[in-house]
Amino acid sequence: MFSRACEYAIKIMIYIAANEQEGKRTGLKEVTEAISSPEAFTAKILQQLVKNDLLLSFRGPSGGFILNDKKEIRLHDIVVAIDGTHLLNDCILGLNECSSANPCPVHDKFLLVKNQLTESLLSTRVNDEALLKGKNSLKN
Amino acid sequence: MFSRACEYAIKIMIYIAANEQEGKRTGLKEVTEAISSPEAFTAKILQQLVKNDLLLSFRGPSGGFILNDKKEIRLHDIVVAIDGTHLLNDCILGLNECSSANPCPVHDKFLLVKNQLTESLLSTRVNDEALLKGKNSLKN
DNA sequence: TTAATTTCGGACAAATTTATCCTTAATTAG
DNA sequence: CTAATTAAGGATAAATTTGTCCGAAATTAA
Ligand code: SF4
Ligand code: SF4
Repeated sequence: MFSRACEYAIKIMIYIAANEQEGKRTGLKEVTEAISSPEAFTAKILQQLVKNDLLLSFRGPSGGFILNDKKEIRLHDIVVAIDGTHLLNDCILGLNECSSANPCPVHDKFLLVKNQLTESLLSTRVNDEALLKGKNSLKN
Repeated sequence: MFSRACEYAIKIMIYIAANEQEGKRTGLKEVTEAISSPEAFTAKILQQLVKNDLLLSFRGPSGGFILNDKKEIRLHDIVVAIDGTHLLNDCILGLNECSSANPCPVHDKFLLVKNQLTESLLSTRVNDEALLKGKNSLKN
């Protein structure tokens, strides 16, 4: 469904959000440990999240990452930042044009799925209580 | 969502099913033309569909492919044949364990999406009237 | 029987994604 | 100021997916 990078990104953001709830800034090594991800690859993803204004970064000792909480960050923001809008906007069959007027064979069924997915991603924020609770089940 | 190979596979199956409705057997070149896919790659996918008992193949002049209609083929069968069960069974976040007892952060929201996707794939058959109608919108 | 057609299947190549390595830049603490 | 720490970022490598090439095997038609 999502790229592996995006899976990591979601875990990263949930972990950092939970940490922040306790007033803690989160470093690369800590989050890598917490979600069991390859360190250097995780660093790249963190950079992308910073570039997309979802995180703020600080260098040096006691540096790390915090949420850019000007916005209440939704899972949707994370997925779009890492995987782009293809999953959510493009045709499930990879067709170029999609008109509800002249729908392709599987139009109706998949519109439902896609709408529900989009709605789920839009309505879930990384600082939702349910997500923060699960901070410790992000390994494996 | 699906791999490109799987997108092709779905188009292939819809096209062959529609052709069969008119009593026609379908060849590699014809289906490649009909869905605008790379020929050699399409051949591989056709082989996989044969191996998975979704298609029957015939060599030689006037050869080609027809549905193995011992079963009424569902989109679910195609997706599983090409992409496996990962999309439908595995954790959306890539976690190893998934227990509803001790659910991960995003359990509830995504269970809905996954169930609806699975249900859509299970309930749609390639010989559904709606799909056959769209035979000509598979290009692009 | 011969030639043409069509699928089969292995090897290979290109493109993309995932992951690693290493140097530089910024920041902090002593 | 110096040394330690941490993120930034470029180059590269490994793995996977996508796509190509070509000869072999089967079948049909003449
Ligand atoms: S309506 Fe058809 S063409 Fe459009 S996104 Fe859905 S499956 Fe694709
Ligand atoms: S409940 Fe959590 S662990 Fe299980 S599939 Fe859903 S997101 Fe993944």
